[in-house]
Amino acid sequence: MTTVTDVSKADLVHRRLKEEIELGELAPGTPLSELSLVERTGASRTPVREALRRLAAEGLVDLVPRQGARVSRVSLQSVRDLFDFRSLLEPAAIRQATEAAAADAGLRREFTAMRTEFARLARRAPSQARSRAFYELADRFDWAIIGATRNEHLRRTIAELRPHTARLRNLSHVDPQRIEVSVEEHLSMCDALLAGDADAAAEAIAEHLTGSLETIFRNLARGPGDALDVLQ
Amino acid sequence: MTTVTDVSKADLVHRRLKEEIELGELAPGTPLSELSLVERTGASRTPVREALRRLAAEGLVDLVPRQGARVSRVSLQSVRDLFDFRSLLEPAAIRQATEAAAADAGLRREFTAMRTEFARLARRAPSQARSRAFYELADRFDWAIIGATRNEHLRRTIAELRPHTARLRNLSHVDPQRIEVSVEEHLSMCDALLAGDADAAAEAIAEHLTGSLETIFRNLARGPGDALDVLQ
DNA sequence: GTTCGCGTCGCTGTATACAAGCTGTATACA
DNA sequence: TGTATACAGCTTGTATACAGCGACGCGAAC
Repeated sequence: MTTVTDVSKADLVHRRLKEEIELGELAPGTPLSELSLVERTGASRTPVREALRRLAAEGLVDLVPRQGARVSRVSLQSVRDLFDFRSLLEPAAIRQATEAAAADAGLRREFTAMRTEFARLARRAPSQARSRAFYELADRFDWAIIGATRNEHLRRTIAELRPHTARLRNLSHVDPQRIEVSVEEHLSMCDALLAGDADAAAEAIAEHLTGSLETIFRNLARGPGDALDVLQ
Repeated sequence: MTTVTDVSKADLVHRRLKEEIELGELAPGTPLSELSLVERTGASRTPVREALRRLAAEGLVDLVPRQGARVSRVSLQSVRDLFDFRSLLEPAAIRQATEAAAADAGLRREFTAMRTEFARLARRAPSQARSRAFYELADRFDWAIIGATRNEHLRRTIAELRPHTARLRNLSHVDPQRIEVSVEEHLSMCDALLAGDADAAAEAIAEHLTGSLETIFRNLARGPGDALDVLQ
């Protein structure tokens, strides 16, 4: 979605707010008045306004006419909806990526390299640094899938869902155990994709999504007064 | 998507342009400079700008930074992408609608009424008026499905695709023969949905989409210099 | 005749002033 | 004490002025 040609102030403000929401620095429900953002960003109201409208279109901000904007809230239902929807889209996307890889040696090399990194990660001892490395790698994997998705609509829609997923990860504390499993799941995805087996790849990503959702739900249920007490 | 509470000028301009693009009154590629729209709509640049940005987010307008906006072009690939994507989403949506109808007598009544109208339509002789009546009814059917779709993301995404589909219909002249088949397909969808058979409903809508795509492609290939000579 | 450079014009990007609506509080009255 | 109403302060919605980039055309040089 966000191309490299971000230059206008509206783009800058948009990107900055998107990042802050994604990282959980701006908690769900935080009011975002245009004037306060003018102060914080140094831009004038026009680009701030445009950035807010864009975020609203992406579902990261709730906009109430003549009343103001707030960082969008996260409900159990919204989490379920998000993962159900991803479970519909992402198997189709990885299918397309599998076919694309079968016909493109460069793409195969890219996925092979990532597979190697996942395997190396699997052998490292759990640590903060390793977790961060995993997330960074998993992100690159996701973007590679998105990039290899032929269908324009599918590609854009999945890309638009990513900030929501990332936010959930940053709002809920993912337990280290889940990472072990997730690494394995990514290895399965790589293997299936590189083997040209679209069905297996789709199956693997579906499992991965199911597992992720379960973990998130477990962690939401846990910690009372945690980051996600903002649930409705 | 477009709620009834459209009141701001930005909403008005947005809705008006969306309609004109949908109806094909604004042909693909038509330049839309902000100033010309200020003249045409009577609003000032700010709401016009906002409307253009929204249309760009919906894919109805192509926006080139520091250069201007044009009504988005339609390519064979974009048509294929649109229908492939719909074929992924809409079977899932009608599945949800089928389940919703099974649990909601009011919804069942609504679909039963539409089924009756489709059946009546099937018995009428072909005419312009009948075609218009069919499209109007098919639209209502689509919206009923969208309304009965539980998943928020799925619902919004499908709704956002509708203007694209409608535009295709209005840019290419659909032959009357296709309508005969399409009425039957809608009857199948109604039947499956009312019978609570989600698989059959999904199958029926998939067939409907395949048939629609084929017709559009046939008609695009035909008429040289027709509405869709704007293809890239 | 062709190509390169420069200037003008029009457009978008931005800032800001003004208008209008909503919320919440304080006060007056029953 | 409870309720209703008016007002104050904030918010967003809109208009418009200004700045700066880009496209296009004209002219000059090769």
